[in-house]
Amino acid sequence: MKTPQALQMTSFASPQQQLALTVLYTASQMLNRHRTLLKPHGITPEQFNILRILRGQKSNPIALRDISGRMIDRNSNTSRLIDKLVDKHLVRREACPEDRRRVDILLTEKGAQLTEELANIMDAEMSMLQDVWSHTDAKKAIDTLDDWNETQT
Amino acid sequence: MKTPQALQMTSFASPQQQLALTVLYTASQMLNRHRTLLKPHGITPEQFNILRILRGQKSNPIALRDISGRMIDRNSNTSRLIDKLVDKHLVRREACPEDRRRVDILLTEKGAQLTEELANIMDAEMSMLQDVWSHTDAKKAIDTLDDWNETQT
DNA sequence: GTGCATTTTTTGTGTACACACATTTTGATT
DNA sequence: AATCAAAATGTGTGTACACAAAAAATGCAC
Repeated sequence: MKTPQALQMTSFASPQQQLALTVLYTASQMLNRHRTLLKPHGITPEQFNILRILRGQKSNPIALRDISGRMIDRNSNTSRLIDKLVDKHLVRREACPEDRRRVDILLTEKGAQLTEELANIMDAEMSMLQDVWSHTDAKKAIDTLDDWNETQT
Repeated sequence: MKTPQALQMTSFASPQQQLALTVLYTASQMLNRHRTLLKPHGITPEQFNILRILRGQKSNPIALRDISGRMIDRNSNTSRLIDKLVDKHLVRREACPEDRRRVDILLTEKGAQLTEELANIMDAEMSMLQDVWSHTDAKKAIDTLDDWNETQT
């Protein structure tokens, strides 16, 4: 079927409204998939999002407030999520030398290792998308969605 | 800026991977917006999703299992969400005459009224999208995303 | 009809996250 | 020095979700 049953009833809506619902639906499906993939490792997508950000830093320290800014869901309670990761010894906090109000967050050795492993799993999953999304279609869809993201604070 | 700060670090990824992250990001922003709009009325997006489905039924009774099937997130705990709505006297349960295992869910008068009001608010919000998403771009983006949704169970 | 598997819904239990408020610590401003 | 602002944390509450199990009703094989 072309349109998931969940969205059938909205066929009378404008394409814009349909797209909005499709985005919500697609993201929900993706998140469920990610949750399932990460679960055996005791990591939630929200937690992995932070690990992924730290991985991008390549062992450069990053302040907690900067992590918040880069998170997919900026309203998340970053401190709490970090707590969870500290409990698992995947990241550690460190006083920031320049501004002692801030706290730098760093991947531990164990954390770096796990993140690498999980990143491979997620990359494999994501690369599957190349079979269903063409290069140019993906780019166009990104542009479309970003146009709206720009209008948001 | 063209790309949100949250996704900056992923510029080395394939367009497909970028799109996946963009979808997750966009959906998160949308959901936050919806949550803010609905909050003054004491309704969560998850609860409104159910109200919206019931509204589409136009006072025809619908079984709980059918609601589950149409929800954006099918894994939701529908019974408990219904509980919340019953507590607020927005919906009521009714025994299904044909199959006494089933429970029909119906909007109350109060529920129908509130749903109409909320639907107007959400429609107004959604119609804003026409200013940023063109008709044809929206359609194309839907097709792209649906291509992947089809591959999911 | 009786027994048994299946469907549908509800409930118990535990986990994770969002949100709001207050508080602490440090830095900046005057 | 005093005050104000910023960053992070503590604490509590509400919500959503997963998993398991129970209860009730149905349908089917025999």
